[in-house]
Amino acid sequence: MARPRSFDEKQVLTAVRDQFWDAGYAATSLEDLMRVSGLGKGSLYAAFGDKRRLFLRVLRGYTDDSHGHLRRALAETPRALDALRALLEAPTGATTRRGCLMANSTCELGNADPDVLAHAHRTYETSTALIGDCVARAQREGDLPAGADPIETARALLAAQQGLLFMSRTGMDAAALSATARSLAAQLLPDPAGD
Amino acid sequence: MARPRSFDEKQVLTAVRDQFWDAGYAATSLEDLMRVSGLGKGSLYAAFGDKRRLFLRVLRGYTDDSHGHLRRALAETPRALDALRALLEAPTGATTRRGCLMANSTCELGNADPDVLAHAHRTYETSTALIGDCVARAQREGDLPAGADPIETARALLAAQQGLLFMSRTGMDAAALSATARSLAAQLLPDPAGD
DNA sequence: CGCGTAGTGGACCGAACGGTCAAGAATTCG
DNA sequence: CGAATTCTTGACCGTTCGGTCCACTACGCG
Repeated sequence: MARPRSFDEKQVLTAVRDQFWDAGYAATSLEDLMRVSGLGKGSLYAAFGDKRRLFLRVLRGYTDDSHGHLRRALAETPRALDALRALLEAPTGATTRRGCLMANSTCELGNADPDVLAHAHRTYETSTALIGDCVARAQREGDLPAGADPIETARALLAAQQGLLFMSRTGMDAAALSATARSLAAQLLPDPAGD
Repeated sequence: MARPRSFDEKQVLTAVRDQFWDAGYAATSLEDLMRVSGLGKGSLYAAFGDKRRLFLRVLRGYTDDSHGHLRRALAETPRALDALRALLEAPTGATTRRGCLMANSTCELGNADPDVLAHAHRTYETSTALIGDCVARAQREGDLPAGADPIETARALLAAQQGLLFMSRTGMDAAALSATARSLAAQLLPDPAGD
């Protein structure tokens, strides 16, 4: 052993993530990263590699966390239907002003960076699968019509959620956004016929 | 009068727009703009001002064009319902890989540039109004239930469209995307009860 | 045919960029 | 305590950034 690190890796990654989240990849300079992390250039490079590697690491951590939260929310909510409704109402929260780091990154870099695009593809496939499981559970619980394909429903829900997330970024009125979320939930999560 | 311009302004704006569209604002350098426009720095600055002013001009031109196309499509389609369906299927086209310039710009700059955010807000308000008119026409034509608020329906359709647009950027399978678009259309544009 | 004027293109600028590196500091172990 | 080793710091590098400027060019007009 020798001199130990003077920083907490998780704290640094969180600070760096927030910086990328607020400003995007290109608009974040190494100086920004030094400022928010409190580290010098050398330390940053020694610990995480160059800017792009650091960004990809942050992105992977972000999607892992997100899927963890999603998995837990979908599994722990007593009635699956409520979890699906909450999914659509998530973008109406106040936290949404800066959007979702993965969605922002897909928009900014998906065209130019195949790694980011591939990661985005995998991420949303996983989300679809998780939501699909929850749809199937809601069907078993009698809260959704049994006929529909759970994956197809999940895709529609995910698209609607991402659309709401985007609309919230346009500065759309919070009340209107909330109403639209409820309206979409009502139409995409209909009562089963024989209820 | 004196020496006339040696370039066509529209052509230059189109080339510049495509560059911003492909790469985003921050990732487009003045050298890129010179290359795609064929102009020198001096000419570019004399004709359009600095990079940001040029970008804002391109963005305004883009949204004006988009709304022109939208207005025409919504008005000229014989049955309004078909125009609304087409709206949801637009993101399934092959042109969509680079997304929508306005949406990309909102994601990239909405947090940091109040002018871009304000323009985004106005743009999507206008889109909502245009779609709302078309929804009202579809109701008059008996293709949609008369009860629903046209603006609320328009908001749901716009959100769904933007969500599909985003999903297409994640590299989602074209067939799945298309199926999701049809599924969303079926649920958000239901047959009127007494049909 | 020249004079005035607007347009052009590239040399040039300071600043900021991402990235490297060496010297020094802090720790463990012999 | 000293040697070995890792981490930290900031000076430094070449490049590229957005932006300015000016000598030159090409045209309309008298």
